[in-house]
Amino acid sequence: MLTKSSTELVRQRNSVLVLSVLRRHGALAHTEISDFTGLSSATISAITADLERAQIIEKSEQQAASGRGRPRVLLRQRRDCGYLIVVIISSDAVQYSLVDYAGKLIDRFSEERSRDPSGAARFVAAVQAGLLRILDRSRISQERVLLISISSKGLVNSTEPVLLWSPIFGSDQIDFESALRPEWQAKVILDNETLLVAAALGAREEIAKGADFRSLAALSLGHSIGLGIVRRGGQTGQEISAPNFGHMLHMAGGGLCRCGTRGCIEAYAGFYAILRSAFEVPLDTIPAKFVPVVELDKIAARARQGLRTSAFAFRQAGLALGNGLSRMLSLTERMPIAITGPGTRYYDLLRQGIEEGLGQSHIVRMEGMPEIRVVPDEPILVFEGHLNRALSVIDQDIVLSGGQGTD
Amino acid sequence: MLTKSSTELVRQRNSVLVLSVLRRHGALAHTEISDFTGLSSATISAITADLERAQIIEKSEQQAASGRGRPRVLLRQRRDCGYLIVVIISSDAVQYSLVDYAGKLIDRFSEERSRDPSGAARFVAAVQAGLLRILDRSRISQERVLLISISSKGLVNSTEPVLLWSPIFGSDQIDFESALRPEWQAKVILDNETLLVAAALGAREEIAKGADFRSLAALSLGHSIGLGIVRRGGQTGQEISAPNFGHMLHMAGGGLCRCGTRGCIEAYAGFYAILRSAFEVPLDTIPAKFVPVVELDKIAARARQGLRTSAFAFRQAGLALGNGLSRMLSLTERMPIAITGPGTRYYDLLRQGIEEGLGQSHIVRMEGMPEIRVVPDEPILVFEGHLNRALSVIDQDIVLSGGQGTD
DNA sequence: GATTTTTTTCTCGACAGTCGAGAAATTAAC
DNA sequence: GTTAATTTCTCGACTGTCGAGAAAAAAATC
Repeated sequence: MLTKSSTELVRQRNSVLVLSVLRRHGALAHTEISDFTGLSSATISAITADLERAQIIEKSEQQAASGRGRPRVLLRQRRDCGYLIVVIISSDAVQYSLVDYAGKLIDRFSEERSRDPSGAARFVAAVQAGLLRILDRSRISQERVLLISISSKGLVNSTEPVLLWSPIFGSDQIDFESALRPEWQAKVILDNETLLVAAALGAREEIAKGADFRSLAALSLGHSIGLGIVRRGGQTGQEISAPNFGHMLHMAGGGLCRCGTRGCIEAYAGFYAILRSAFEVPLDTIPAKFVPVVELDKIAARARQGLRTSAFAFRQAGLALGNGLSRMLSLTERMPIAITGPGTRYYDLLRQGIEEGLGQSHIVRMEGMPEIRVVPDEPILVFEGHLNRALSVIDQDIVLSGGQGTD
Repeated sequence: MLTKSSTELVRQRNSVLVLSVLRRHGALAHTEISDFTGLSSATISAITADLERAQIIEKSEQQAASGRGRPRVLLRQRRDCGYLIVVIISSDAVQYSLVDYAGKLIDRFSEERSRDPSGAARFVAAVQAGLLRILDRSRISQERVLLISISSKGLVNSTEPVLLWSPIFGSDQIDFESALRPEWQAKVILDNETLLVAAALGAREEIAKGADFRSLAALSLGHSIGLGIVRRGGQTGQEISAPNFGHMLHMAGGGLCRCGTRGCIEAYAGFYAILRSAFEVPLDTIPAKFVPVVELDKIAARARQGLRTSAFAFRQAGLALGNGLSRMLSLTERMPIAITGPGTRYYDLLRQGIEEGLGQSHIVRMEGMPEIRVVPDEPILVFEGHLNRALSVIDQDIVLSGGQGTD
């Protein structure tokens, strides 16, 4: 259904546009904003005057005049306009980061996650405590936090911040919205971790390639398998989705997965699955909860020395990934694939299987092998994705509500 | 990347909105348009005056006054504002339809497709002749045709009207744009057939459910297997995609498919595959080019009588479909599935396999079985999808260019 | 038949947004 | 001190939407 348009909408959109340009390029002068946005100088004056009145941006101190002419007045976001808390949930710890409105990291700490299965309720309490702690450490009051951005591996509700299934808590669902709502008035968003990786890579790609960028998939290899897809969208920038790739069916009736189903991709390509396969444990054995990376390193070393069973385990993992990727490509368009996560250190062993698995499908035989690149530093990408996404959400919200809020 | 907004854009969007409301509800009075769009009466006056001046809509003759008060002046699209040609390519024929701007069918005929493999070049010539013929029969000049909307089974380029792979011509690509460009100034669009089915069902669903509608998949069963997905999009209405589902990998190294690859879904669920399986022909046999439906009816009859091998063939087909659908659901969100095409007559035999195939995946075990409905009348849906899509494209183009065109 | 009521369409002034041009500000260079 | 260059700001013109009320026209009522 189409919706009606109005002049206020025009202003809102252009305000968001100005903020996003400021975000991407840092402090900018009047004329530069005009150049980047394509808006006329007069419009920039009007919009920036509004934003300044609403205390969202500020004029920077006169800096040493760089050239001749009237010195430029730089505009920048007010750092203290509001704060963002990033919560990254990983298998063994939870990392809290406090970030200001300009995207600068103010404080960060990690808390080990007690690896006890009683789980969900206690975990929520720990997160609540962690959030209060990071605020307290920087002496920032709760109502100045505009957004709490959470990420986890697993399956996430697309509209509400509800964790539907995760490798940690299984199908014990966690609704962060209702868990934090009474205390916090900040908006809460939850994203799949690999989706954020894809978002970050997509943003980088768009800066590098500009209009040529179409789409990209990020594949994260580790204890569990994640996939994020980012596509260039019409008006609204980029569109991203985080399918349930790790638990997509690889082979009916196949190996037993942590999730209790048989034949998931993860049951072949997850770290525990590679271990299970390397030791020739029956495929219906209940898989290990956690596998130290050193264990896998040992298997990899043996595989590189030519040990059959070890090499076979990696090959099987590669095949499962390749087949799965080929299925993904059958359902979308051709796109490059970026591989991240701790599993990238075994890419030499996985590669042949992945390529063979990809090559078994019609789409790859027809369109050729997709471009595959290895991008090792996953944690950086996750945080970068958080910032990209969270700050643009904040910009949007501020423009939508901010006009009235301070006027 | 965000783009700037302007007041002209507002007018364009709202003009398109008015046209789309007119399209959905037929001739409407001033006030009704205002109600449906949410725009004020004054705005409607301004927009309709523009559109009338551009000869896109017209005031209808005074009809018998229905109630008291000033009689309403109905506004409707001018039928003669332009024409649309719909070309539906099926395995044995090509159907040409001439439609006016109001969506009314003016003329239609089918031409048998010579089933000779020399193919592509001769086929393009036949289409060119067919297009000229349908114009000639109604004595409409070529430049009055605004859009040629073509559909086929197979894989289609998402941005240009190029048929990349089809069951008929294999990977002999056909570029309809360049084939028709010198003679025709009309825009040419090409869509996958099942995508249009999905679009039509999505539009119906949106009318029925309104904002509750989220997404839907259409699965077409026949000689080949097609899938279309429609999702409710942000501003621009609906978003549709037609994955290469029929040739998604079902089982690595499996049965030989028409496309030359092994293990495609179609190699288990296409009509030829069911035939092959029922007669226990080895799975690496090169499949029949064309299977008369009566042959399949016979197998179905035997299956219903309890013949093992026949029932097994349908069951295998169902399993391949179910597994494939579960993989699709792992990569998207939960959505209802509408099954169409000639294969629906065997749904009783396929059903158990489909449900079992679906149930083998984590996502279905967790979220439950998706809603499956059978919608038999595929050809009607294909045409309806053509109209929905083509006419809204025409509306868009007219508003974009029309303003200057006649002023 | 004249008047009132009801309904629909049209028009006018107010307001918001963008744009181009030119004025104002400010510094470097001469 | 004057001129040139550069940036910011302001003004008037234009386009768009909206709300209110005038105008139009038929049905209902007296």
